[in-house]
Amino acid sequence: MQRSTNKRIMAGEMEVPTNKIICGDCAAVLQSFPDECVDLIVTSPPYVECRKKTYGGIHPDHYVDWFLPRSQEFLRVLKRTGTFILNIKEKAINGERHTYVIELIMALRKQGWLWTEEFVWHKKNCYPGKWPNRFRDAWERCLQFNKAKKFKMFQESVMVPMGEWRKSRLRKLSATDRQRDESRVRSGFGKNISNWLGREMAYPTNVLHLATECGNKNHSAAFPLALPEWFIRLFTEKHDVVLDPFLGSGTTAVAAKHLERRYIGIDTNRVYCEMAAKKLGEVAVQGSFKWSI
Amino acid sequence: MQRSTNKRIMAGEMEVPTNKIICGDCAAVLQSFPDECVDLIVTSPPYVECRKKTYGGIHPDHYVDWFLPRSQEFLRVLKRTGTFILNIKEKAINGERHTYVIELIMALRKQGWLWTEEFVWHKKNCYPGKWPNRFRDAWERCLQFNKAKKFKMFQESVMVPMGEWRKSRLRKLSATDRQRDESRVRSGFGKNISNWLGREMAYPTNVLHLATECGNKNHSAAFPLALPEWFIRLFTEKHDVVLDPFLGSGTTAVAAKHLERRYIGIDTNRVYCEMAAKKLGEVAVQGSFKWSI
DNA sequence: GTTCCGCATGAATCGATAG
DNA sequence: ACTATCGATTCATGCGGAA
Repeated sequence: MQRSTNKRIMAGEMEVPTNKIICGDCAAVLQSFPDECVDLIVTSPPYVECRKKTYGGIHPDHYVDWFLPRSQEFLRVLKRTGTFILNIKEKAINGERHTYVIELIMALRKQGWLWTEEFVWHKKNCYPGKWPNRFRDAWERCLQFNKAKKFKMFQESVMVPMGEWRKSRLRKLSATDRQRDESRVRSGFGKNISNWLGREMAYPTNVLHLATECGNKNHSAAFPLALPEWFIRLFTEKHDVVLDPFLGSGTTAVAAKHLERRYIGIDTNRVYCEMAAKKLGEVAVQGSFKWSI
Repeated sequence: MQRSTNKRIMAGEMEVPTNKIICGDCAAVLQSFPDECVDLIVTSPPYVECRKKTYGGIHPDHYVDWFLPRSQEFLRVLKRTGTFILNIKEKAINGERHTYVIELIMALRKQGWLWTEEFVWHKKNCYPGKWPNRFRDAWERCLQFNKAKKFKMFQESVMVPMGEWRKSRLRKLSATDRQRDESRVRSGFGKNISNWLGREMAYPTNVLHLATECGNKNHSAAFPLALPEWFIRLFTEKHDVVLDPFLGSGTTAVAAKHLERRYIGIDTNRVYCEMAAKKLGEVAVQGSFKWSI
């Protein structure tokens, strides 16, 4: 079923291999991709110095130089109407916020991207700790970049009901919660319309309140499922192509599959690739694999 | 009473005239101030193009150049252990977020400031709105700058009630639990639970959830009283000097007075100065006034 | 079946200690 | 002096077992 979308060829669009996890450096892997074949890029790149063991850790002073060749490929493979969402947060180094993220914003604009928006992901359950000179860091940036001023956006797909639910349940936008709410809304319409007459749906803001998923038995996703899910709903339709060039444990691909989008996940780490592929019922392939396009 | 603090001369500190509203451009007014006489600067500068009628509106492309001479004076009058909080948010211009704010961060660092932290002020009560390409902007930056790595900070003064789970757990901490913990402590095993006994407050994060005050129709920059209040409690003690060089309707000064700090407010707009002075029971003075120091 | 409680676990940061 | 490693600090969350 899911595979069948793989065979679809859109009008005026080259075929792109989808629903694949590819092991390799996205800088190299993406070179075999055709131009403008991706509708949405959602990713959380390796952070500075973190995960030194798995990714080698990028030094903050070299972060922009490391990133730009890769974002150059993102720019090429993204459709004109596509969107690039970059989840990132600068670290506090030596008592000061490092500037590599805002330098990256400037550099990406110079590369040709439009810096369209900056969403705030408010991490309700951030890492604890107390220091003499700062509090816990409870937010991350979700930077939105586009190639053109006109991009695809489906604002209605992320609307939330107004009223009591907005205060409590809908603050958490997790997949199960959302599904439950939607079913309740629909059944509510059927059974008791009067409760819903006059009740409106509201558009969200550019602040997202999501808790990190930390207690999971398996490997923790630094990135809650609801985060890519929200952007995928906002910026794509069914069967659109969603790329995560720094896939990690595979959260973006899982969200895309769940929402019946096509996914492409790339990661340098074989263990993560295989973990993600397993989650998705796919087989991870080598980055050296050449697509017949 | 409040005036009497005006006469206080701290050890090793020149006298600074306080509890005054001064009408003039802070670039000029501050030149008559001694070095290192201010403990905290909290301000929300004129935004780009907004408030064109009252402030003349600064063009985004010239914003950094306009700001730097003023921040140079801020740097001079601020004490070594003082803090500068800059509430600002870049506008979306021509479908894109303008970069003058992040350029300003880079420029301020070059000027000698440390970019210590970036707080997010989440404006939570506003009605959701929608544009074709974006949602309502529900957050602003509160950039923290310092002169030195060691600065005054009173974290206990802004603690918040703990999460529901822990609160209920602590409330139900029974006598046996308490006894067990105490015996553990005495025997030298286990953690020091006494830190948690009787504690119902937790340290906050760098995300501030404050509602905007919508009733303030006279001044377009609706800066809720709670915002300067929070930073004043966090970074100053009683009788410390709080400066707002772009005072607007006077919210920072009101917050400082309320918390028994000394205030200095500066604004170019005479109407705002008089409005603020009236609120504070003071008389606005001309910027040309020379302090006898 | 609910509700409640115990517990492990985080894309963290700083300061001290060691090489 | 400068870098690398380690321990201490801290709290929202979800899971699993208990009441």
